[in-house]
Amino acid sequence: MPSTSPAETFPAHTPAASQIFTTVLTHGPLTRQEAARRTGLSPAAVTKAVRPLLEAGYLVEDAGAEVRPPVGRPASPVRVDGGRALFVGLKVTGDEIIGVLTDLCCRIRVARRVPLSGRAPRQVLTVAADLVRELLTEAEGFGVRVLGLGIAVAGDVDRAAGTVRYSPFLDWRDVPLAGLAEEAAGLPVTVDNDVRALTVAEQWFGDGVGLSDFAVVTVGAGIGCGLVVHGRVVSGAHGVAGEIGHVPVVPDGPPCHCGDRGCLEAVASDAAITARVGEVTGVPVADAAEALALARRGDAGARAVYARAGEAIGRGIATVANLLGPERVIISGEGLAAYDLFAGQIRDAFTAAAFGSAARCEVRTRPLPFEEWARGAAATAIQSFVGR
Amino acid sequence: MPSTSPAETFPAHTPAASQIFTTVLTHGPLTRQEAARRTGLSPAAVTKAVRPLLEAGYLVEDAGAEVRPPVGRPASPVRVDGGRALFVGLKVTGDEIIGVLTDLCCRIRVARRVPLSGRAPRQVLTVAADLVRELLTEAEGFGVRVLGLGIAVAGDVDRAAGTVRYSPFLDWRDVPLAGLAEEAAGLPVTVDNDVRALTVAEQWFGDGVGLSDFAVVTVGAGIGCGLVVHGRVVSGAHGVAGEIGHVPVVPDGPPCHCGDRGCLEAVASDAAITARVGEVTGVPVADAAEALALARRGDAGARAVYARAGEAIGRGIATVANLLGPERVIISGEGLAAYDLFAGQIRDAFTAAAFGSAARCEVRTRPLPFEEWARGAAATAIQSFVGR
DNA sequence: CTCCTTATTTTCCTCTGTCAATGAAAGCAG
DNA sequence: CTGCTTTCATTGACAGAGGAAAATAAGGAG
Repeated sequence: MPSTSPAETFPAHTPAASQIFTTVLTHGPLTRQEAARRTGLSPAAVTKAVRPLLEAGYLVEDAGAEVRPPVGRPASPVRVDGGRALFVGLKVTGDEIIGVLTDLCCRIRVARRVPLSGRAPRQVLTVAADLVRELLTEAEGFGVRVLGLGIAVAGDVDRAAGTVRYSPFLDWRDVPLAGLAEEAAGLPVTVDNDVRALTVAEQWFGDGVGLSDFAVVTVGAGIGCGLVVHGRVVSGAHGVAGEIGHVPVVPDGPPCHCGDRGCLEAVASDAAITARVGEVTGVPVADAAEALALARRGDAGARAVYARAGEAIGRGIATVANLLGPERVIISGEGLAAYDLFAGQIRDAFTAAAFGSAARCEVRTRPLPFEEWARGAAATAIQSFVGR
Repeated sequence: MPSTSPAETFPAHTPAASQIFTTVLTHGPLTRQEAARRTGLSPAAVTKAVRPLLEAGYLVEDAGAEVRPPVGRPASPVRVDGGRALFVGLKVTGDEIIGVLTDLCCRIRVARRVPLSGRAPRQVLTVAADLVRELLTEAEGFGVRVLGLGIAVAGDVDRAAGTVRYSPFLDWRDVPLAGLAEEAAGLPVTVDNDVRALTVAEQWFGDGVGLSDFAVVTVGAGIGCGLVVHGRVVSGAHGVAGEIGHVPVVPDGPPCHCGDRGCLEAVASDAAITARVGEVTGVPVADAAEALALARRGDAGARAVYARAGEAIGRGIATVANLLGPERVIISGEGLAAYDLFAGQIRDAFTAAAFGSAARCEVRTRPLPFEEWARGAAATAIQSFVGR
């Protein structure tokens, strides 16, 4: 049911206003003074930029968080009113779509998963449209409009153009997804690569807040990497970056589908671990969960496989840290279910392979439930909405 | 002889003016129209910004390059007058200082090398001051003032603070080099890491012009890497980035001083190649030149060593390309003397290991004589002068 | 109640860059 | 040669952004 009312626009028409809003959004309640300091603008400029945002309801004075300096007038901080607007985020995988309804602060309000029957763009769009409709119905219960839709897809995605240039999992080529979805959903649509979307969510609402250089490494079916350099998510000259899966990490390791040997993905992806656990223990294991269970039961062979995977991940991360000198690396993904089996090795391998200052990089883990991917998509929609 | 006259300042007081000047500097003669298009400003803004730069002599109307559209008024392009100002660049190595005198377009006018007797900051400064004095004397012959001094040092350098935080080759820690040199030379000083300085030179005056994402890989005594992402040179959160030397590239390769095995530097650095050639051929080789000579004479063992080094470089570059998706990688350094022995392997290994879109990255070689490092230092001085 | 301190707002004010109009310098048609 | 067209460059008026400083607000301490 495409809404026909004109899209609501965001009343921040200068870069400074966007910047101030973003600062308040990502750094919680902030006094105008503090916001001025952080953005490098004058307090006067903040007052002026904040007013229309207050009037439109995107910002609210936060009496609760009032700060009292030891002496002088108390400050009255402002914060973003998360409930002012809703956004929908979708993550499309090869066999299902995960959808979330979030508020303006990217907090998940509703989450849904629906299976995919086929991967053709048309089929996917039909399922996606149904899911969006369902979430829009849920949104009515909150009495607030949904102002944007974000879609995250693995592969080569051109966010600016709104097209999926190539997605191996879906077997798509040059699908103008944003246009199609806009048509179907009646919402402004932002399409981005899934890892990049997750990185955006971390940058604005997660462990990357306030950092100008960090990396997100996802461990799961594949190994992915999102990079933030100079405060901006890296897309590469051709729209693709963060291919960490084929960094060589294990000398003469197992062959990888890319033709090389010992790639990170050939050692630490779910499939690689599962296969290797089966091989080493002689026990047939069907999936990552079974492999994990075996290791948890104390099987030495299985544990060794995880240890090797951890070491590989640590070395892969060290390569990123050596090249880019990030302030932090955030490890996440479904593969983190096995984190207790990894952790030591990741840390040790990282420390051993990180060179000089790169070792100062903090390695942090963040268990990300699968909905987080969809939340990332919502984050890109929020980004588009506030004009960044 | 520190000059006591006040430092000349650059008459571009708005960001737009700096941007326009930089565009003209890096993209050769440009009509105002064209400059407006490239910077996204209006032609009127260009006219206004250009005027004071013309008056001060930094820009000149370039009648020679006049462009005649098929119809309409001919355009009158402007270009930077390289001869308007001079800069000095120094590259400090463990045993000598290379110095160049360049013009505003970073063309080398004079080059000098002087040996270092000791590595203590005081000793280095004395030699450097003499060298700068010598170059300043040369500069008098051109009748133009020297407006800045750039110094490039290997290691961990904080450009903003002007300090060398740690330099292994010189065994320096926290040396406030910019301040000291400013005192000694009476010039504004910019201090930067050597590879970064080289990257700056490529970005403004070399093969990186116009690219927002590229990498410079230097092959020689060590393997270095400078990165440009989003149009800015990457420094990392802690001031260090581009450590490509310890990317693992050869499974179970030779041990590296970092404790790992098969690092790029343990396979492809001058020292590694020299040692390995001696080992393989049984012929005692003292340095890279001898090893190279042996290979050039057709010694199969020596050639294989180079081939392996080339393969390692190719894989290292592929790792960078996979992670960052640059538009181009520029390979350079003294090691390039052996380029004919490498080239095929570099290209093949890169193509094999570059994944998907990363393979679209162009790999280009650029023989850089040693003075280029010093020129890089001059480029950083020019950057500081024009306010970037 | 007055003074002191800090936060915020208001009131100019500067200054950048755009817009639209105009000038300049061709080529071309008659 | 004159006027017309086209494109580049410049000019002058102007809008709007953001800064500085003064005014105002809202405490606490004496």
